Amino acid sequence: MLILNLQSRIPIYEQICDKIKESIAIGELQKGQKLPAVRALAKELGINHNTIQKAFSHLERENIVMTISGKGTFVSEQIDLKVIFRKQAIQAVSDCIEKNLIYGISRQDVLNAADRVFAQYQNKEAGGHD
Amino acid sequence: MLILNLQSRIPIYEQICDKIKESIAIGELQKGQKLPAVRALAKELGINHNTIQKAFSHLERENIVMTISGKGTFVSEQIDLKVIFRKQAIQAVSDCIEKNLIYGISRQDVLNAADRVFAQYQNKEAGGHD
Amino acid sequence: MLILNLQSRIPIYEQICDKIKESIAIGELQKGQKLPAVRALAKELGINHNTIQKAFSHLERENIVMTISGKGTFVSEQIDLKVIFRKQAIQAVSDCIEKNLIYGISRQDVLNAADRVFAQYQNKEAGGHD
Amino acid sequence: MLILNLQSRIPIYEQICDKIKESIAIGELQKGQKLPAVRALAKELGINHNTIQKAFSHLERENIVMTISGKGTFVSEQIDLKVIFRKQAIQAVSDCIEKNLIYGISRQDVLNAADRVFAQYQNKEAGGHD
DNA sequence: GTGGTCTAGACCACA
DNA sequence: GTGGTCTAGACCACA
Repeated sequence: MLILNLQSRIPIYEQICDKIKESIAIGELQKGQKLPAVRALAKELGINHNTIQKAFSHLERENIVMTISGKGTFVSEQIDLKVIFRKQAIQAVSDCIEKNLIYGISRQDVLNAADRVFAQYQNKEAGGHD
Repeated sequence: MLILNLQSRIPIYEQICDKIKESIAIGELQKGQKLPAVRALAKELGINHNTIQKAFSHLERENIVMTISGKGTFVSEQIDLKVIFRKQAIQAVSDCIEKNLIYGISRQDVLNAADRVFAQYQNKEAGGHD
Repeated sequence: MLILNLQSRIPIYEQICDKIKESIAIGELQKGQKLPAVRALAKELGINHNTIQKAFSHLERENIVMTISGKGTFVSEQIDLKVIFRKQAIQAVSDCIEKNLIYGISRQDVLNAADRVFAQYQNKEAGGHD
Repeated sequence: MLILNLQSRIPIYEQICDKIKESIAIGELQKGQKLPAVRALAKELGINHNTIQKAFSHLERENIVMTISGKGTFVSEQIDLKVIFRKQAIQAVSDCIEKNLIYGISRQDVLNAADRVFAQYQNKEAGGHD
């Protein structure tokens, strides 16, 4: 379930966008699947429905979901969102490395970081599937 | 010179902090060196001097600069800023990788990204210092 | 066959009205001809029969179709629909030109547009009837 | 001044978008010029500031305006908006003609419509500049 | 039921 | 001052 950080500098509607993208990325939400209704999700998350609406309309602008008025909001059926997400992720990591070059990180620093992160990830994967 | 993005969601004072850190990281600003005067810099950047003031206060709180009343603001002499910056940079890259795991990037993707970025960087270094 | 755009801001019932008018205009539906039954059409289009009902009622109010209880809905026999449609079409084009005057289009722009559209149309007519 | 039709099916925020585009098209609003403040405009129009905000953020998404948080919203400086608007207008007229082909309009009908509209326009131009 | 729009009003960060 | 976000609540059209 969608957990929000109400204290964060990141606006709630943006957190919702991110979480839905994640859900799609990990296959929790499939192509064409119906998202919860705006007001139902709002109630569930204890926030106002306008905030959900804002999140959904941002996702719609990105062609990640599509809305059929009166019926609901659905994960886009179009092209493979997972492929797009992975590309964006790789770009984000590239940008991050590039931005930090100036601070003296080396290729080896990045490799070490990658190894550390992926080692942790393996452990998590191996461990608790509840 | 310091170029700001007024449209960015990142507050201007924070952008200024970042740029000054970069300047220190690349050696453009040395230990103990005097920063531009608040009002002069404000005029140069076409922004309000309170915004510069805010940036400097933040840097001071991080012990990156120190202000001597009536004399000016100076790059801190005491700590090895470059070491700190590099640590922070490595942490940033780690965090970025971790955040993007969910979108399906692999260890190999990160290595490829790193290779690409560092290859470009070498070329730039070797090439045009204007 | 009738293709609907569920994402459009134009209500589905209105899209259905438009499509039926088009069918009459191009002679696909003739004076006095029976329209598909409400429930059959609804099933075919995968939408609720109330939506079809609403479309038909609108067409009836415009005297474009008439419903005979227990028999079905028929294209109106009484008036010359094609003449009406053509008048409405001319009005629509006039309105569109007028609305766009403000954006700097010239009489010549309209003529060029018309020539382009009609040239394409001739080609289509001349070419493939599949 | 911006006159709204509160009864219209077109949402208020969209009417505002349209009016601002028109103002730019006719040169009432110049490149780089500051728009009224969100809350000031809301008060002037007697509507809620959220509605203005929605309009402005739509315009921003279209790169027609740019917002500098804390400073205001400005007509985009970028490429020539008037050229873009004219192109869009020509496209709109083309689409409209094409859509109405089916209803039997002829090339001559379009020319007549154009002549009528532009004749009226000349008269208006010649007449009342208040 | 479902989304879309809108208001009134609040609080916040930034310039 | 200026924009950004959010809530509570209302009304609407459509399916």
